[in-house]
Amino acid sequence: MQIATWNVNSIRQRTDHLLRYLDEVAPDILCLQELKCTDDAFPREAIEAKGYHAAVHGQKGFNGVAILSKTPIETKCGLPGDPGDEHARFIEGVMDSDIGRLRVVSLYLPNGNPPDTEKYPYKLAWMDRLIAHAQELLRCEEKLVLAGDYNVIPTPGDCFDPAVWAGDALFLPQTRTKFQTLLNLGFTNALRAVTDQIGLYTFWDYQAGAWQRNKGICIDHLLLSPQAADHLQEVVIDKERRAEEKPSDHVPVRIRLT
DNA sequence: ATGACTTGCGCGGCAAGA
Repeated sequence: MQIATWNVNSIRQRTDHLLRYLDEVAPDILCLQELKCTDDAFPREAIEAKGYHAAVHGQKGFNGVAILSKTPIETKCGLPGDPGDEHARFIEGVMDSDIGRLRVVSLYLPNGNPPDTEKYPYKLAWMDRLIAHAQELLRCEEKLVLAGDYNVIPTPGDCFDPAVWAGDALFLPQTRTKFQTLLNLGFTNALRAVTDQIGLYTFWDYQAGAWQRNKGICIDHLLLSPQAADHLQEVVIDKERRAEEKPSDHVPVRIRLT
């Protein structure tokens, strides 16, 4: 079975892209980020017509995450740890699959730029909450997948030029250390379990011909609990989606579990 | 080069993204 994650940068602008992807790749589960719409405006009918259930945590204008699944989803919205946080950046679902019951999270970690504003402490605090919640989830010893746009460049090999990103919230030492702390709880970064190749990217900026020059970064990740990692067969970055008309600036990342 | 796009909001240019 396949699980994919995709920051679509507005679900309403990308509905046709999404439906093509469901037709052509047909992942069993698809985690979406940056819906940029309320639950009411989510294109639920078109997605259900393709044979998917949809769990949606939307927000007007910004953020917004969802989980699509061929099997029914039991859903919880929101990352624990701060009742005052109203950003729609986290949704957690449980569903059946051909390898058994799964718990899947679709997350959109805060960008954090510029780092000298309140945005960066918010990012770090969000990461602390994610670490705390992930630690709780690991105790269940389930097949668990934390998928999404982490807004973290884990290593220098995950961007085209580390010097360009040196002072950026996506690459600052504190950011990378917290991401490593999350991994150290016992997660497997799916991509890094199958390859040590550098220069594999999931995002290319719209500006300055970043796609044409292959000036990308790898910030969309799937983290697997030990029970899920035992089933990992393959990781694919669906890079060709970046060459479509009016694409998202992110491409899907997809794992196969057998 | 304080740039370059794209989107939402809402109808005038910002804010946000990464």
